[in-house]
Amino acid sequence: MPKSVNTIIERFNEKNIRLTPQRICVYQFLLENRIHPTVDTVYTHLKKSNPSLSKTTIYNTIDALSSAGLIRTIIANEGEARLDAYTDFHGHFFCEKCGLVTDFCLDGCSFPDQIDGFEMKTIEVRATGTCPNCR
Amino acid sequence: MPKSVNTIIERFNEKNIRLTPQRICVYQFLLENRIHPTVDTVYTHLKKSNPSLSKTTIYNTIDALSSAGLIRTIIANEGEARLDAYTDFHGHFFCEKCGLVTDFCLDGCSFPDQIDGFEMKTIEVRATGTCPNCR
DNA sequence: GTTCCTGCAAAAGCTTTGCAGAAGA
DNA sequence: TCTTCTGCAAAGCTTTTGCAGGAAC
Repeated sequence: MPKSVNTIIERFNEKNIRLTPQRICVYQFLLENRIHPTVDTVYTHLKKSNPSLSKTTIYNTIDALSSAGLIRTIIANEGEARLDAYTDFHGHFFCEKCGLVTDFCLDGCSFPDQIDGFEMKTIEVRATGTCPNCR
Repeated sequence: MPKSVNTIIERFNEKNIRLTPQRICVYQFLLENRIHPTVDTVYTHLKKSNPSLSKTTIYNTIDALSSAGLIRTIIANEGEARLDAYTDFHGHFFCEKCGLVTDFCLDGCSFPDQIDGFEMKTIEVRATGTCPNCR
């Protein structure tokens, strides 16, 4: 069994998430493909090796994993959800031409860590423009 | 004629946008109600004084005004578009409980103004959490 | 007069819901 | 065994599209 699957099982157990093959596949795909895929991309890829897989299951899995804090969803400008299994602090760059989503580093940047009266949970930095390939 | 409508007419002329009553209403509503309304909110409000108004026209107007740079759309976490007629640099705080969207100041904060290889056009800072009323 | 806009209806696309059978613990 | 998940079909919502009539310029 590949090491990564053991890691996944550990994390699911830590978070008290029920282990199912579908959830493992989805999470593994996100960990190994750091491309901020759409729901449909995940579905299309995993459907190949698991023809009975349903899109509803992808959505259910997203709910479970993001409630547990293992993944997060970012909304692309088209209003379509994109998935990210890396929850460390980084920015997202959206290419307006090809739709590519790329991480970028936010080390050395500063942000308000508090706004008076508000309880801040997450902060996200999004940039749009044109990626190197499209220029 | 109120001063604000003259300002709107000037801006439309500057941007070479055709003047229609519907567009003026939408833009005026956004300037006077800094609440980051959804498309439906704008539609419902303006429909009262203009019963024949269509949602398609709201969408067409959003296209025209945002292409001209007069407004911008921000995607709430639910995937619904919200409108902002203030294009100066500020952050957006989304309350997870009531859905309120509030501006917050980004003075004194620092961001990457360039990412190598990428042509950056816009940058947006989004925070989520709980607003004062919901705490 | 020409161009562009409005508004209706229908379609498209992503996501959610209800539910019966199946699988995890 | 009990709880929870999967997957199908259908519904829900926001947004887009096609088009005829109408308004802006």
